Amino acid sequence: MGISTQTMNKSDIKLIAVLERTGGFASAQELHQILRREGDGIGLTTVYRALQSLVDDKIVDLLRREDGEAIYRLCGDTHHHHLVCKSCGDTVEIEGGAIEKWAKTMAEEFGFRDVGHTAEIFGICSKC
Amino acid sequence: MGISTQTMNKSDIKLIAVLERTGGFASAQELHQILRREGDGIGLTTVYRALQSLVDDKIVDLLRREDGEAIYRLCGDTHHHHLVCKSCGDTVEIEGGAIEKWAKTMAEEFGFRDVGHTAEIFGICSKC
DNA sequence: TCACAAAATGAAAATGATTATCATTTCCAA
DNA sequence: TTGGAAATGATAATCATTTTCATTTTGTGA
Ligand SMILES: [Zn+2]
Ligand SMILES: [Zn+2]
Ligand SMILES: [Zn+2]
Ligand SMILES: [Zn+2]
Repeated sequence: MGISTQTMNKSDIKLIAVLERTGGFASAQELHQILRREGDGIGLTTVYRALQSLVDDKIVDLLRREDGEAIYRLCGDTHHHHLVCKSCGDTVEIEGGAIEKWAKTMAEEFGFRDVGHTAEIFGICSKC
Repeated sequence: MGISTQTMNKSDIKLIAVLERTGGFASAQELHQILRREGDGIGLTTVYRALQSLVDDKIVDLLRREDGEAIYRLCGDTHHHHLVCKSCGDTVEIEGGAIEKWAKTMAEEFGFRDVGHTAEIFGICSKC
């Protein structure tokens, strides 16, 4: 099913589980703390390794906090963007139809090829 | 003229000058090396301080390399986005009319307030 | 010009995330 | 069962960035 269920090991699955439970974005350090708190003795190194492999397999999203720290989130397999609450971290996956068109148009206009893009919206959610 | 020409000191001006000369994005470490190579004995701490104040004053843009390292670029004072060449680093500032609208629409739809956004396009430029 | 406080500077140490090492343990197929 | 490959995690190493703090520069009023 998954892109590489073959290469998925116990740690990968643990990380997927904790990401499912927590929902939003979390850093490697935070995920490690959560697992530790729950009694899992997993090492920080392994957390980093698992996250890296999940990112490689496109099973989790990696983006950056404002201070540059990497944060991870389980994500669907279709291309999408995020609406993130700056206060509580709640995240909504949204479509970016307008963005896709914009990126393509701009790339063409300036003669760029092989283009990708990033687009995130952040603000304060209704609960906060 | 500028937002805070009053608070602009010698180091700020040096950094602006080197950013003008180099054109694209560069990290604090790179800018420091360039200045050193040119015979300027400026300290790394001062480079960081100057960049920080220039970012605060909206005189330079701060964004992140894929590995999270902060990179800086002199920029106009109007809100804009970037089209960056993954190969040579060349950057074009572009308007994001479509993005602005998209961000606003999505934020409203999900009840977010006080929203901002980021959007970058990256690819290979025509020269590369 | 002189004195002196505020601002600027930079060397060195501290911090904090991420990565590299490497010895040990767990898996698994032959 | 067994030998080697994969996985694990403690520890050390990296590396960008921030803090500290002592020194230097700058500006201003006497
Ligand atoms: Zn919220
Ligand atoms: Zn998109
Ligand atoms: Zn290029
Ligand atoms: Zn915009």
